[in-house]
Amino acid sequence: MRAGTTVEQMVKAIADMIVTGTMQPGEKLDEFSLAARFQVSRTPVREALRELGAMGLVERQPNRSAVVTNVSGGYLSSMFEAMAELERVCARLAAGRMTVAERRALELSHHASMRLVRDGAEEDYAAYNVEFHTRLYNGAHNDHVFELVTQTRARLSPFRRAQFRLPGRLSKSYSEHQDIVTAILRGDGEAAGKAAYAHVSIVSDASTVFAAD
Amino acid sequence: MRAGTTVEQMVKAIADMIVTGTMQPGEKLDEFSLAARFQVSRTPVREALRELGAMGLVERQPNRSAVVTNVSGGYLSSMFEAMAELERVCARLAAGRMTVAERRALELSHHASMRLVRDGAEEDYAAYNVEFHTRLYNGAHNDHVFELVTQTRARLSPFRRAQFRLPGRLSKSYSEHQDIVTAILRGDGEAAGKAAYAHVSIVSDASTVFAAD
DNA sequence: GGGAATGCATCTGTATGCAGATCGAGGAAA
DNA sequence: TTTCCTCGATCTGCATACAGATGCATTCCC
Repeated sequence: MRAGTTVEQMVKAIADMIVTGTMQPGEKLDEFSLAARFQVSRTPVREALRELGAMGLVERQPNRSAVVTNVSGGYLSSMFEAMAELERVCARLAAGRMTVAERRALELSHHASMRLVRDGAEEDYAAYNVEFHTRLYNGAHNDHVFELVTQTRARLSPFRRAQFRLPGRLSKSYSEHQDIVTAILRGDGEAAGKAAYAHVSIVSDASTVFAAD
Repeated sequence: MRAGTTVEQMVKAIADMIVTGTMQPGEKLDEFSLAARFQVSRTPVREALRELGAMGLVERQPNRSAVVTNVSGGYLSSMFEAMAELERVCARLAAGRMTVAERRALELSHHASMRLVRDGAEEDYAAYNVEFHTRLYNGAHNDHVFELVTQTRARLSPFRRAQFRLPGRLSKSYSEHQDIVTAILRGDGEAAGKAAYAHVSIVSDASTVFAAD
């Protein structure tokens, strides 16, 4: 077994190219080319493609090349809505379950992000934003919900890259985070859920601009 | 290509054996035996197993046989909780979105199920129950939520087989369905969601009896 | 007798070859 | 010129072959 790359590594690598936009929706994934690129035979490439298909990142049809998933407008909005609902669930659960340490870390990290907003550091804020939401997902203390929300987020990622380029988006996002944090700190699950839902829904509206099918 | 079975057919067949309990959690899935059983070579079997792994129905480790997923007690309860939350979302959305025809069909089919309860027809009621919940999932008119809830349900199915054997479970389930239907018919999303959550949570409690890890 | 080492049977992971399907270019007919 | 057909290049789906990993039972040493 002198494989250049394992199936798991290929899955990661290809998934990464898709979610980072290196590969565009609709792009074909030719088994032979991928095999050459990763220095393996077609067999492991096929297995990787099948797994990516199950993850929803590529679409497969019999005797056709796999293509990077290009979800329809309708399905895309259903994913955004689902994302908002999942965030609501996470925030609500988190408000009742986060440990003292988790709450403190959420608060501190949120406060620190104010500086990024003031400096207009979009890249850094985007990274922080991922961290903020991940804190919520973890704070819910429900592994399966975490899996569902992570999976949905991964599939949405190709469609929300330009999000924070919108004017005023940073400070708006910050104040929405503020609402969520406040509700969580006082243990108000319903309010936290509502704020989280609103936060993600707004992102959704903005994103539809980029989501022409 | 004189394959006896396609990969897709194998995925379905094996998934079916898992969710119907023909294969128990923990059971090994030997590639060679499966290849012999389905009259194909190991290559398509491997692809099927990888897809089942991505679906969460089997677990795979390097150089080990795939085994039917046997989730830990903690993860199992997180799945039941997630299921309840998803049902809540579906019911809430369905209350506001179901078409007139869908509402009528839900009501009629629910009423008809009373007969199954009276006769103690457990098998038939279980089938009806799947139908009832599927109506909710569809009624939410959100394809991605449908996908998430279906996937979670599939992964839970090996752990809820004996559910309706519990004494008095049928009539209790019926009256809980009644609550959901009533709320949906009058368009009360919050009440429908609450009732659906309660319904599934109760199932969860009952099921933990069978879910020793 | 108990525990560690070893060899064999078995299984997984990947490469390669072949059959069938698909797609597109080029030519023939209208 | 347009449309349809054909043929070949290309690609997918699967079978087979082989190398490496694993597990178990036997054996050896203490």
